[in-house]
Amino acid sequence: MSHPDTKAKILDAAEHLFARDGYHATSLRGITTAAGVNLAAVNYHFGSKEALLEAVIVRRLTPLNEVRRGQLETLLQKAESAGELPACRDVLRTFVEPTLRLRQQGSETEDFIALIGRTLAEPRGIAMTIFMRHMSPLLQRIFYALQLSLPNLSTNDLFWRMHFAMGSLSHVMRCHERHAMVPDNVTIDLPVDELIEAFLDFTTAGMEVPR
Amino acid sequence: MSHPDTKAKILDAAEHLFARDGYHATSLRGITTAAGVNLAAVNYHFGSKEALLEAVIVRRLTPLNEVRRGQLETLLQKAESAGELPACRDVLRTFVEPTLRLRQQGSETEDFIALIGRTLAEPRGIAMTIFMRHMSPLLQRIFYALQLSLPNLSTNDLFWRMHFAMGSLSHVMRCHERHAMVPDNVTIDLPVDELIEAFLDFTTAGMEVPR
DNA sequence: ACATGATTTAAACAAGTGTTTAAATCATAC
DNA sequence: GTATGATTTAAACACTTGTTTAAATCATGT
Repeated sequence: MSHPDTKAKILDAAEHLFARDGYHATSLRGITTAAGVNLAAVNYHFGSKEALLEAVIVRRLTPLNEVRRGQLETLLQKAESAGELPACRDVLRTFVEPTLRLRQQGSETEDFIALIGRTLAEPRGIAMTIFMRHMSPLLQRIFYALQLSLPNLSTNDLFWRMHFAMGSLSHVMRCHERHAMVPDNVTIDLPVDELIEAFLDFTTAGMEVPR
Repeated sequence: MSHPDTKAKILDAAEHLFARDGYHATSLRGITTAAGVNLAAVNYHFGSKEALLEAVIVRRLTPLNEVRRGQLETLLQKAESAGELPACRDVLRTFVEPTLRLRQQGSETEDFIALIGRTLAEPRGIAMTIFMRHMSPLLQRIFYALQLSLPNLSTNDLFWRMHFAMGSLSHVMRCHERHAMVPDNVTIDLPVDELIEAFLDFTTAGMEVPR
């Protein structure tokens, strides 16, 4: 190949622009210009703009989900062999920690988590369809694990609380910048470890509260 | 006026389509066709597509914020004259209850809360700028009230927990439909009153948990 | 050195975008 | 009834969109 990384350059540029401006507000010309490649390269290598979006998502979502799945299954096995129920906080951690830790791996993956946060925010969008195709199995497994850890909660209540928690997470993934509301004396750039624990404090309490 | 409600028809159609498809994926031709008016009517009555978006948001956000503000100030006055601190749950309620109750007032306002949910999900979007211009004062007041109700929480922690709660709320506002994850036996159409209490259960517990 | 297939390139495509214009139509006050 | 200003209309504007095409260029194996 003359330019061995044309596909990668397109993926990087697309990831950045989709995350920053959204799918519809991003043009292929904007992407190819930022990537320094020819306009037609997108359709040649990916087939269409929509297929490019899917490629952008899949590139990072697949390995991320494998990590999350691995940690979850390990936790479930440990709990079972110990004859105990998994702790709600630990179950949530298997999902949240690998996600938010992407921030540590540099700004490339920061774009990705912003993109996912955006995707979760467009219920009927193209991105949501793509996203759910790759998330459903894991989400169902997490739901099962949470049911184990919260045996006194009805299916309905658990669903809604998981819904609330997902909302919190997607919001945190999107908004890593100061916006109008933030008072000056607030440390918006919380270290990742502290952010994870603060998030788990909040959501675990919300999941476990009696009703 | 020959068609006394051209502006209203445009606002309704725009609200619906902006909420369903997002700002960029919605065209003026789509809006004017749905409204049954001429294409040029938008620029005549509102000036531009962006100004139309602002008009759509302001129409419902202004009265909503007046209600929220009124309930909050009432609560703060009561607490002060009783010599007590306001309860966190009550503070949250002044913000959440008027919001989610919009669902009861018919499908018009349902479009609006979906639109607001979407807006909160696009940190750098045009809608966010418009939205924040009209929300900042109230948000700062709510932040102050929450500080009163949680005197042991640091400003940092309070900010992040409020952030998490806002994320949950915006997610609930957006997603009032079944999506892939939902098991068949879950009642997704929870009555508004129960949804409000379930939401307050979750977020109050998250706000109040010691750290 | 040459042939082959993969890749890149510039150009064009048809369709859709928000906005503007000038004429037509309307409602209302005199 | 007619003049006046507000509103509606159809048409065109200049521009951007995603996609396709056919020729040019590249890398690679023989």
